Amino acid sequence: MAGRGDEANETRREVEDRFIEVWGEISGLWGVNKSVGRVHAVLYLHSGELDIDTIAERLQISHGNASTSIRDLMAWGVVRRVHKPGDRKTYFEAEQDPWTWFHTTIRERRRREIVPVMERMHEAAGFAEGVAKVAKGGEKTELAELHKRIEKFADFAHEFIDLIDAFLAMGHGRMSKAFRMMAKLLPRGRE
Amino acid sequence: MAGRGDEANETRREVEDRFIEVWGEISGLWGVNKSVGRVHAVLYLHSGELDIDTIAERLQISHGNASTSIRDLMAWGVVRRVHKPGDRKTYFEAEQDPWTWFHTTIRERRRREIVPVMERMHEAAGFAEGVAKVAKGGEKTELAELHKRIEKFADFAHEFIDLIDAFLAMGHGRMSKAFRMMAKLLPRGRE
DNA sequence: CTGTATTGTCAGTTTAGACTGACGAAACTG
DNA sequence: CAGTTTCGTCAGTCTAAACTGACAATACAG
Repeated sequence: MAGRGDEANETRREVEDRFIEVWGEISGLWGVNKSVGRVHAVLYLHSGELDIDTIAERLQISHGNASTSIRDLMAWGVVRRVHKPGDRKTYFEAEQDPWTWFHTTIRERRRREIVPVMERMHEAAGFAEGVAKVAKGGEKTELAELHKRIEKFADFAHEFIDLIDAFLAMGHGRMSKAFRMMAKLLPRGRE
Repeated sequence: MAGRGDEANETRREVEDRFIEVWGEISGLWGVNKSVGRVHAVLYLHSGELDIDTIAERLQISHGNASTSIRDLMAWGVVRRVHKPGDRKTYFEAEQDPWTWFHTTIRERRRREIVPVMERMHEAAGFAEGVAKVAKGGEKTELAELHKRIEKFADFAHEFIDLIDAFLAMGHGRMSKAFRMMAKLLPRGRE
């Protein structure tokens, strides 16, 4: 009977592996380390049941790597520590609703990446404007043109961040409704 | 008077550098090589005026790197070759409207990255479903639960791709109007 | 409070991906 | 169509990021 159990575990493992691998790829596309993505995936599938060494063993990665990946995931706000009474180990729990997880990730990205880089973009535009203002003659025309191009991109960047904010301001219900509406509004633009 | 000219060129160079550097960072965040982003930036600022060696010299990178970066940008559909009559060199021209550029990039990403990975995600969900269907007893329950979690994520993925499609189906005018509407709809969710 | 199980950190190593530069192909000129 | 300039490619090198594993810190049981 042990044979039957092993076989079943192997099946389960293969099912999990496929999902974990795809999630790892998505993470890569999303600018997140593949290992971090895989740890997130395995936590999602076994939420609240896994400790660090089990994760490391499951994914064939080092204990240190698993620990660091979890630290990242907690910093992104998509994984939490869980303690079980009478058990010394720390278990980890992943957010179970993908939309909530997505929302959290976008909010965090906005804070730590998008806003800072947009500020620098606006600084660059401001500098270009200032320089153009004090220039004379042909210089002035040339620098004004340069400023115009930079400003155009900065405006786009501003609109982009507004879009992110609109996304964040909506709860999932309204959001997905709005998107579905938008999707139906026009024929698909598939290639 | 040569002194004055050099000084002016230096100013211009500094203005450009700030913009180019920020664009490089944005590219990094966006999952595109920084060098590719910098080449794109310098092309945007001097659209149609630059050949490969000038770009390489301007950014202090090798000729080969500049060439490869431009190939990438052309594959993304945001840069085109331009020939000038009576000139042996090939010049390159960047799309001047950031929204058009953004739209093109999203479409390309959808095609080459998002769709393939989503297909694999649905395959994984299908496999999980099949396996759960043939299992017996306790196995069945366990695998059904596993399938449910994978399916939940696959559904999210599907909604996500619908959102991308809605975005692509709209022209910039309607899109930016819709976003502005959405942005005004609710108070800002800034941190 | 002590001993032990567990998690966290980080210097050193490995790996994946970017960059260079030399070479061959292509394109234009005269 | 020969000569020359410019462009594209890719094997080898380099760099930045990921990963390991040994040690330090922590937290809990008894």
